[in-house]
Amino acid sequence: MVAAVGKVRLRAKDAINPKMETGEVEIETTELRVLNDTRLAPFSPAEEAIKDEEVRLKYRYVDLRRAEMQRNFKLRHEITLAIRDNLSQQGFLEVETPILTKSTPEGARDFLVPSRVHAGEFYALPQSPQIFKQILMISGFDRYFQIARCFRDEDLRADRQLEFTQVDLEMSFPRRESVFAVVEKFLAAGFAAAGVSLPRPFPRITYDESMRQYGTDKPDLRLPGLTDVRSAFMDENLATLQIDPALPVVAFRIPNVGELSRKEREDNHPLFDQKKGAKFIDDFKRLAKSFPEAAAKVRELAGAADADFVIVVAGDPAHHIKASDTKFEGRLSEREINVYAAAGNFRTELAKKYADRHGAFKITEEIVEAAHVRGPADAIDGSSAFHPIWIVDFPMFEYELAAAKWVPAHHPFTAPYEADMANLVSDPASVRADCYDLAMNGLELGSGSIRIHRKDVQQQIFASLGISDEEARKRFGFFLDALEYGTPPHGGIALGLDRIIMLLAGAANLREVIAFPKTAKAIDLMADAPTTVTEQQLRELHIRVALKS
RNA sequence: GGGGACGUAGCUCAGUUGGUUAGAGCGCUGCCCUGUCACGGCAGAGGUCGCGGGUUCGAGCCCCGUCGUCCCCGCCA
Repeated sequence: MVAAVGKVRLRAKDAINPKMETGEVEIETTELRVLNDTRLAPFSPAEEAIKDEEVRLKYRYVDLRRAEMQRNFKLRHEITLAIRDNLSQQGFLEVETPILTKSTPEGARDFLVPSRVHAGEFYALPQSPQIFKQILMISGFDRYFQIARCFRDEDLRADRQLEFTQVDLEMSFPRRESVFAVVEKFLAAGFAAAGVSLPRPFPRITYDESMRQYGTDKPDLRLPGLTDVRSAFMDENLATLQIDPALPVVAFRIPNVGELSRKEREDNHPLFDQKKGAKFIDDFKRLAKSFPEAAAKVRELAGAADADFVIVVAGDPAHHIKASDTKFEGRLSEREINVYAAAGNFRTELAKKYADRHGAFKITEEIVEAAHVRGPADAIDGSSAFHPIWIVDFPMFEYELAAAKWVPAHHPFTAPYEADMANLVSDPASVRADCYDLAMNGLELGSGSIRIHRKDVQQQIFASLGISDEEARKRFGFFLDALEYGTPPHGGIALGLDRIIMLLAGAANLREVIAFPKTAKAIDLMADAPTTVTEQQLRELHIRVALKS
């Protein structure tokens, strides 16, 4: 690393380089100073794509110098700034909540921190600031938000890290609509900062519809969804094909894939989740040979063009699964959901694999590319590239067959629909939760709800979830107490900030927008964490390690 | 816990049905050139083909195991 000391001057006309930002000037150097020695990096920061994730993460300080990473973090900064500013303008106050706290019931595993002062006791890192933000409502901060770090000790994915950042907010006296309006505004502001305009209002879909149409509660609307093709088959057809006639029969198509060879199709088979009790037909030629009418009808119902790859997914009667067979009036059974989910998952996996052929994702890439030189003033229309959608009307409970009991589908502070309250005990299956998810392009961007604000209701929910008074007292006593001191109706939401950035950076992985991320095995390759600690440290913390042999 | 993909030079990759001394581009080192700026020219170094075992006359290639990275299911909103 050297410093050049001298006079900056214009270059000679024939020496001007229009390709360089500084191509018109040069330094007439009188002195060169060596500021620091440097080793040769394992790869050049000028490299466009380094595929070896191991080497990238180990030498993250070099990786972050790459133009793409510099761009991603500048983008992250701009978006975060815009969101913060927008929420502030909407009357929200940013309040920090503790990192060392008590376990909050988001359903994930907690990261625990041993207390030195209190032997045998632990703090938990927040999975979300859930209880604290609800208490802030009780404290009269009508509109709270926080760019909050959250921690969940679960296995990682492309869109999941152990620690991540949420745009967390809560408001008093809201209706679902007012939460939606707030979110749509700040999200649009964030997108605008990235040079993309987001059309509002966002469309909505019920949970059931989302499962039926996409086989997931985070649908990617850039590709055609699932089509119910049960009517294409006669009962005898299904019997021959060994398909469960009582379960959904759906088809989906991946546009423009063309005909696949037997080998190509077989290579796709591991992408299908066998364990869900569903099966698929991907050999359409063979289907058409045996059941020409049904096959034609399937393609017609699915709206398939000749070059579209069509796959039928249906229930497998022979497959022994643990799912509940119980069908509750008016809602999808677990087995039905499993068939939809198997289809939905296959759909997204194949969509990823054949992205080059259907081209539906390319539109997003192109908009992202075009947008990153723009700003709020000249934002590019993002309506063809980004598809936000609200998912509403989730069931309040799910039936757990093994334990033969109803378990919450969400955290236990989610309010049931006012109209369904009466059925809490008598008919749990029918109770809908007043909660909502926001999905975009196959990613869950966030999740929120109108909360329970009355102590008696909260206790009733705990009771219906099988949480004893004693346990509720121990875990949430302070919160139950707080509820008694004039709690306004309140509700809110939290959106994954990293995921928003990831979408706008055109990245396929959260690691591209988090400076120092962990690997899929939860390791920090640069810092080499986690590691063992000294005996002395353990002793102070009253901890003894007992490894399984 | 399960399924799948990948692992060849510092980086990106090629390597045929198993067959001499494992290649390319970029990078690196030395020299030359000095209005070059993704310079150019000449010469050169650099590989336990992730690791261990097996099959074979012979393994980068086949088989088994193992480690690592990535993607997915489970788990997690």
